[in-house]
Formats: sequence, structure tokens, C-alpha cells
Amino acid sequence: MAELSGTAHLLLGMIRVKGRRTGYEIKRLVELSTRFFWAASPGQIYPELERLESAGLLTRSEEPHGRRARNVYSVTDQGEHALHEWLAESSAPTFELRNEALLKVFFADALAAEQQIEVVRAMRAQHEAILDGIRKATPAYRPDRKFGYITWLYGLGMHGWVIDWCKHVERDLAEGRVPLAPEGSDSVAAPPR
Amino acid sequence: MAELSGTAHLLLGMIRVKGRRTGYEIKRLVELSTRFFWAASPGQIYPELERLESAGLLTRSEEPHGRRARNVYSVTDQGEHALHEWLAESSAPTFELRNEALLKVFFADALAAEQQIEVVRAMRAQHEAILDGIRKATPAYRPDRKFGYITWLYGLGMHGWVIDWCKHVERDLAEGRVPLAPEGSDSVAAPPR
DNA sequence: ATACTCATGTAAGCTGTTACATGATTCT
DNA sequence: AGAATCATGTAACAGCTTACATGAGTAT
Repeated sequence: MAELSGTAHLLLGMIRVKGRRTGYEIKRLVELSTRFFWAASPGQIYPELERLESAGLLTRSEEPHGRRARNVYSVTDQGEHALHEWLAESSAPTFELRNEALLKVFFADALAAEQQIEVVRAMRAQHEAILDGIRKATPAYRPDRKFGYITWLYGLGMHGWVIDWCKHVERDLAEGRVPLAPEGSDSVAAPPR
Repeated sequence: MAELSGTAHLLLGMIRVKGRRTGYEIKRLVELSTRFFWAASPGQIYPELERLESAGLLTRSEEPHGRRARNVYSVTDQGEHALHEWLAESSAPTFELRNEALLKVFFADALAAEQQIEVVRAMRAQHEAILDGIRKATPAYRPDRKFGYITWLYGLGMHGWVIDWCKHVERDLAEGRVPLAPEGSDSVAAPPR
């Protein structure tokens, strides 16, 4: 059986953990939860659901509402098996970050002092917006979904850390206290306060 | 003039801030620095350099070593202008994260207790490896490259935070102390110690 | 001699996004 | 009546990675 894509695992996991769902429901769930570390668009979700069905990892049941088509998917035993295999698998999981705001900070030497701070402020604003989005998506806490809650806390904590870091840098920049301890102190490398 | 891609800005910035370079040198610089938040492969770098040259943002000078071809690029005034425009631009910069290890944590409810901890440990191992890579890439500290240093510290700090977070979760999981304070305490949402 | 690094590029293919197309149902 | 939401899908395209192809210079 061909390698499953990351999105395939997302769908498999989502249906397994949330129960039988339609593509549309999955799309919304992703937007509320995994979007912050694993996004998926409808243009990906629908074709992938079909592929998983014809591979025997999902079953589709047609349950129209009135005359509106509606396909509800469930995980098969084979799908359950594939999910566990992936979860247990130790080969290097993908980690990719594309942070344009940080790239601007990286090049900020090319700017005048006030504009440098502005770049850091913009980075902070973005993370504040993301943090807001995560906060609004507060998951209902249920003991069988501990890890949904844990990863939510991760989002809060990690973007919170970045925001604090930005504030720290902004302060140092404003007070001309940069280079930010290059001689081995940990005043910045360590999480700010 | 057509919108510049993210990679175009990367090249423009890199040449501006590091001085005239060959594609090959840029490739190595990216591997040592921005790779951790903005990657670029040779299959992208070389064609993009050509595009930037024909757009007038870079100039190419042929400087072969012996009979080995070698193209050294510099930023033109127009390129400098485009770079500043991008740096000052306030439209939402791309922020994309694809974290498969965290996705596994998100679905860990489907696993038995020992395997749950294992998933978190795997996530930590990955960030420890990344942190190692960043540490090895210690930038030479120069006052005209403050921000190269600052973003390096960001990498150390941010992956350090994640590692601490994983340790924290592992401990709580091992001691059965999860749900990790769901009732409003900040024992986990706040950066661990 | 051999291996490694320097150096430039191309082609195939995968992943993913955006935008579009379509239409039913439910809410106000 | 009109707007929002439910629901499914497709097509075009952008972006990026991998692997390949080629070969010269340098260090061991």
C-alpha cells in the first residue's frame, strides 16, 4: 500500500478521534484546532477522503439531508491499523516553518533604528492575532480528549512565549541595550521571565 | 512589476546584508541561518536569481575560477528599493507551520498510556535535534549584523521552550497528573519555569 | 588516485492554495 | 425575501523538493 500523505493521517486521526464525520465537518474542525500546526483546505480534503475510501481505510455512508448530498465517513479496522502504525512510527516527522515576519527581523540591519523596532512590533502583532484565534477555539474539556486540550495549551504557551520575546527585544532596542548579551549571559536565550 | 515571491525577498535580503554572493554561497548561508524559519533549495535559488536579474533587482557578474563558471550577484538600487518596501510593508506576512510530531500528540488519545508518552518524547527529540543544529550555526557576532544574532537567539529560545514544555508534559503524564490544570491555573500555558 | 567541495542548472512530480461552480437548507 | 450556512467538488496554478546531470578545482 502506497505511503499515506500527511493530510491522509490528519483525516484518519480526526475521524477516529471525533467520530464519524462529513468532509465539511472535518474542514471546520481543522479550522478550529489543527490549523495552527497542520492546515488543510477543502481542495485537499475531499479528494483525499475519496482516496482513503478506495484504499479501504475509510467507509462512506450516503446520508443526504433532504435532497442535499451528504457523505459521512468512518474509520475501518484497516484505517485504525494504519493510524496506529503512523502514530508509533519513529521516522523523522516533518517539521516546517515559514515565518516571513521573522525573516524581516533577520534582515532588519538594513533599516534605520525606528523601522527596526517596527518590524519586531509587526511580528508581535501577528502572534497576538494568532493567539487570539487559538484562545477563541477553546476546546470542550473531556477526559477522552486530553490531548486535544494539551495541544491547545501548547498553542497558547508557545505563541505567548514569542510575544514575550518580541516585547523583550522591543524594550532592549528602544533602550539601545542591544547586542542583547552576546558574551555568554542568557538574558535573552532563556525564555523572558 | 509583478509581486515578488518570499524566496525572492530572501535572496535580495541575503545579498544585501551579506554582500555580493554566488548562488552556491547563498545556498550555504540559508542552510546555516534562515533554514530554520525560511528554507530554500537550489532548485529554487538558481532560477529565482535569474528572474531577479532580468527584473533588474540584481546584477550578475561572471567571475569564473579557472574554467569553472561562477556568477556573483549584487543588489541594484532598484533591488534595494524593493527590499525596503517589503520590509516596511504591513500586509499580513505568511506564517505557516507544519508540525507532524504535534499532530501525533493531538491524536494521542487513540493510544495506550505508555505510547502516549512515547509520542511526546519523540516530539522532544526532534526539537532537541533542531536546537543542536541551531547551536552549531553560531553566528559571528558583528555590530552590523545584530539581527542575525537576535534571530539566532530566537531559535535557541523558542526550541528550548518547546523542549521544556515536552518535559513538563512527559512528567505530568508519567505521574498521572494530567488534565494539566484545566480550571484556569497557568501551570502549563505559561512557559515552564 | 580519490574523494570532497565548489558551482550551476534542469525536469518530474508532489502538495497545497485560490477561485470557481453548484445547489440545498436553515435562519432572520 | 435574502443571507448565512451546509455540502461537495473541480481546475488552474504556485511553490517547493528530489533527483538527476555535469563538470572543475582542491585537499588527502
